[in-house]
Amino acid sequence: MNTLVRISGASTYHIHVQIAEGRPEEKIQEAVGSVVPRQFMELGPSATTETDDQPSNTTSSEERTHSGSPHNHKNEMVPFVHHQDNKAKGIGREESPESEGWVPNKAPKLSNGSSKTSIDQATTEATMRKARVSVRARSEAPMITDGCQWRKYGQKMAKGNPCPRAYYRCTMAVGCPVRKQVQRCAEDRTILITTYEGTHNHPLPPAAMAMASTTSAAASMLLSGSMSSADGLMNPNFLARTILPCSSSMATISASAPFPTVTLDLTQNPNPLQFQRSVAPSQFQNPFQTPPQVPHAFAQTLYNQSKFSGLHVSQHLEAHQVPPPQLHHQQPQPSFADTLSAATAAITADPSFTAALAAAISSIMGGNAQPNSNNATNNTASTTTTNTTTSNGNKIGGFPGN
DNA sequence: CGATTTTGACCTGCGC
DNA sequence: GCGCAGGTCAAAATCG
Repeated sequence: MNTLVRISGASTYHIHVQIAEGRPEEKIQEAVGSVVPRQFMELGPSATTETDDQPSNTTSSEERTHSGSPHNHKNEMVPFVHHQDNKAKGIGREESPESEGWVPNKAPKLSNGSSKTSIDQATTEATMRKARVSVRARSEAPMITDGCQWRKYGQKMAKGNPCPRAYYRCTMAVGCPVRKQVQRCAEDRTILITTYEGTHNHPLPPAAMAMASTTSAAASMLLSGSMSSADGLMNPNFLARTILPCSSSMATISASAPFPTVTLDLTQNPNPLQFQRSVAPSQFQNPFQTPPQVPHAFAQTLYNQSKFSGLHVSQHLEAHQVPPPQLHHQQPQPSFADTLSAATAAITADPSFTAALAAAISSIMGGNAQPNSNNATNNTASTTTTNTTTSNGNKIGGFPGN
């Protein structure tokens, strides 16, 4: 039973969000970012803080992966996720077990022997434990540029899919727990599915922040929703709509259980009209004033990415390109960079979006959302904060990338 | 020389 | 209990 919510697309693209329970892979194609209860690393904060902390591009090779802010040529997407559990394997690699260290994610059994208390927590966490955010986009490039640096640590053939699945770890920071899986859709190999898991424990470049914000918001939403759904308290569709009134097909939330997943499907053609229609609902007005922007921004970002990555976005994104949100001041000339920034800014800066999301969910759920909220909220909050900063600043422009 | 990618093996979780 | 599949590790190879 996965509940699916679909939000349709706004102007440019459609997002598919789905939450699934159980193994993500099977049910979902890929989920992406997960949000964890814990609060620690929200990407937001970190990201926010500094604007740029870009990684020093140190990595050379990763460039490819690294969407690098500076260049933004590629696609940018940044997810964030909290990771949580650690697998057992003994990996203790790097550092501190707890914090940031990258942790393996398989959700092991929660209880590994922990105390009862922990169990309790575990339970809670477990629930949300593996929220993931997946982004589906058409791209010929092997990977979407999301503003972060990634290191490939494995590749495996997934069952049912002739295309191998690649596993990447964020290398922008030593202990960053964020991981992502990249795989092409078996049905349509032009579609690249990127699943993010975990939350960055370090500042992110604007470009990355955008993605992170988006994903985190989605994840937050997802988690909240998923729990509710699980409880039967809420209707996923409702949630989806609420969240992204404008898009009916853009986002799919599947809350199945252990690993709720939010899938942003950018592979579909944007439908402005639809968007317009959807947008409006007065009910959602407040919170979602921005949604439209978000989608747009996102779409653009992807679009850009596509261009750079060689992916062909569905058609007319360009045509639709909408000016960046008001939040973001754009420069007179919408260059790619600008566009990108705008997109980034829009997303990132859209506190309203995330906040709205959170608020909406909360209200909808009647507070149920709260539970996770810590995480979610935090994330959201963080995001928001970040966004705020960013957005206000509109400074995103300052972002080197431009 | 250092960092990253590749690839096979290993471990864990889940279903039968 | 067994087998399957997913995910991760780590050694070797490759690249800048």
